[in-house]
Amino acid sequence: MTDLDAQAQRIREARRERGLTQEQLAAATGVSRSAVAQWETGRAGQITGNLSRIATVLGISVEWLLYGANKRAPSEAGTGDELALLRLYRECTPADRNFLLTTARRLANLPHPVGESI
Amino acid sequence: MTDLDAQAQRIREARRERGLTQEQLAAATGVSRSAVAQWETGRAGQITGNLSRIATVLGISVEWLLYGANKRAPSEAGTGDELALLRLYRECTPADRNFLLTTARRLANLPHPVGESI
DNA sequence: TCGTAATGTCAAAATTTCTAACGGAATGCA
DNA sequence: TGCATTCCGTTAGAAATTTTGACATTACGA
Repeated sequence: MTDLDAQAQRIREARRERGLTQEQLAAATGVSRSAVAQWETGRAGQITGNLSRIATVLGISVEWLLYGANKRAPSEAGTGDELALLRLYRECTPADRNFLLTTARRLANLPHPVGESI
Repeated sequence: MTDLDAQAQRIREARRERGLTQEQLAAATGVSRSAVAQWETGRAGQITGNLSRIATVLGISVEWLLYGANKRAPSEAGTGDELALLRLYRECTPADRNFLLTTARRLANLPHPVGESI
């Protein structure tokens, strides 16, 4: 609820910072002005299909558009599998983390990971 | 067009990397399995309203979900040990990477990692 | 007061996604 | 071989969301 309002606020602020009117933003994103008005008043749920265009036109990231400063989503490193690894790592206990690091170290240093015999 | 396919691919890959079935991902995001199937076959335009949930459940950023590696910006992982893990991971062979991910997945999913007797 | 610009709001229309059901392919087992 | 199970792709219709277009409001300068 308040989340939507916050999202709406970010759109409005970004637009104003660029000195655009709702009409201009609407033209730039290819929708009607009233659509923009509803984005900014939180009446349009997720603004769905326009997220990308809005972010591009306003020069902000989709991430910021959605979440603002409180990074709810862990946007960190490169590829999807790396994110997955990090995420899993964080879910582990300290002991398990050490185990993972040790394992990674061993694998990275052994060009021929024969055994894998866990 | 190809963009949608790529997006669909990223969802599918992220799901598989986590060892989830379409059914499980569907349950986690609160939609039907066929909805997930359509996401992964590019039949559902922008997946709009679920972007956030999908990204959260899969542990990837919305940015990555939308654009993939192309428009990647920052790449800093939080703590030092996380960076270390990432660096080591990148040095590993694909096979060893899978092994690490699998291990991490197993550890993260075990509430009581007693033995470590692996 | 008038005219204009910018914006909020609403019902209906348009678009998109979701669900449910069906079918196919692969696997395991008796 | 036959049967059950799991996983996944596809489709039509239902459901949900957004967009449009029209109208109302506020602020401001001539």
